[in-house]
Amino acid sequence: MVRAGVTTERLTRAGAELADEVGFEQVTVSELARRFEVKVASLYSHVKNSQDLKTKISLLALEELADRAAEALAGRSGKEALTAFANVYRDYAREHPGRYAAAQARLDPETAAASAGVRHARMTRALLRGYELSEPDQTHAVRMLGSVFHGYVSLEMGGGFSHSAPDTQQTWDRVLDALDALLRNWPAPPEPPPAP
Amino acid sequence: MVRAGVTTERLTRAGAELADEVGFEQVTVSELARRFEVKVASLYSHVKNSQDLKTKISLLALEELADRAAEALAGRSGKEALTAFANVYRDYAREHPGRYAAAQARLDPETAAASAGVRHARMTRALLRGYELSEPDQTHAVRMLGSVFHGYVSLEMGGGFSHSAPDTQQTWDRVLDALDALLRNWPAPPEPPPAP
DNA sequence: TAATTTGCCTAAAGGCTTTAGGCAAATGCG
DNA sequence: CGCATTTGCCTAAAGCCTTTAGGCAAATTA
Repeated sequence: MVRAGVTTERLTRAGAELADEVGFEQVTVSELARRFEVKVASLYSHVKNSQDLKTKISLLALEELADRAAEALAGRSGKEALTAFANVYRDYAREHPGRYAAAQARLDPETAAASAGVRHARMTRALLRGYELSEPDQTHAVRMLGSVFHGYVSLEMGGGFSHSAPDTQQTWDRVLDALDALLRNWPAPPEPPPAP
Repeated sequence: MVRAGVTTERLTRAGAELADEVGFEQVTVSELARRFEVKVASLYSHVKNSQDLKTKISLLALEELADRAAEALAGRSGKEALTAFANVYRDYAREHPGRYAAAQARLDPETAAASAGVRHARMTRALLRGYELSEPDQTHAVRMLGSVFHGYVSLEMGGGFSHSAPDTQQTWDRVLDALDALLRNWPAPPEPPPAP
């Protein structure tokens, strides 16, 4: 019989496309088999199991996202960098909702450590070089930026902001303005209460 | 035969508990049937289908969360209110990860409009009364707060911040400080570029 | 008490996952 | 080139989840 030429690589890419079409959670080994015109069991020599497939899709998405972020950051600093970086996440999520969901999926610590997730963390830190923050505020800021970007994008995609004025593009712009202002003027920790 | 006394109500509660134990996505009609010591098919008279069950769990979680938020907000304003409100989300997510995930699940617009989700939006707006923001900045701020809270909590729960100093409680405190500062000093829109 | 409603059951079909074992195409080696 | 090994895909089968249909008996109502 003619071989279909399935590889782990092609399977992962097809899985990512499928995720964008039907949602990451709905990605199924069976559907992929259908698309490759191959019997389901055949795929289990390329992929350990369903979870393994999803992990591979997550890793792919993280790579793609990190590549885009790196490009966006090149040659930019300060607010320009902040905006470009933020837009990478938002645009990626809009273009590839399934992959974006995959990128958020929880990975086991070992896999996560070997993923492009660490590039993201490094880039966020690099982004902050345009602002004058020293440790530990830099870490706090890294975490806050991650929270805002992820939180905003996922609420926006989930329809959380829909059907209400003003439109979300305006809010996005103003949120970036606000973050920029905040980073330029990061508040000192509040005074501890006076000792008795 | 003795009746088990299953009701939609009890099913929803049990579903919420199950979600906290095994994750919202893993909630299954079959497992619930096992717990009620009843055949699976029997549950389909109380719940339309698996999706319907999950929706009911989401609505329950949204109610609980809104109740807690309302209580936290009572009698507080300014930063005190901000902190209390934010902690509601974080604490709820820690105590009830499955329910929290349920609360984030996407609902169809009609269901969402009838859910406690609208109470959340109203409360966030109420929270901002302690700061002097007028429309449309108030809306922008509402969306930003939602993003930060949700983003932070979901990254923290997903282990996104783990294994790195400083601990996440410190970051959380400093992020709330930063948000408070930001809201007290919300930046004006940047100057438009001069006309040619 | 009789009639109706309601709760739970058995049966059955359809889908996804995963493992085991087998044949044939590709590939590698004298 | 011819043979051996590897590798890709297949059939079979078991397990679990969902969902619908049809039925009996307990609970409720009249």
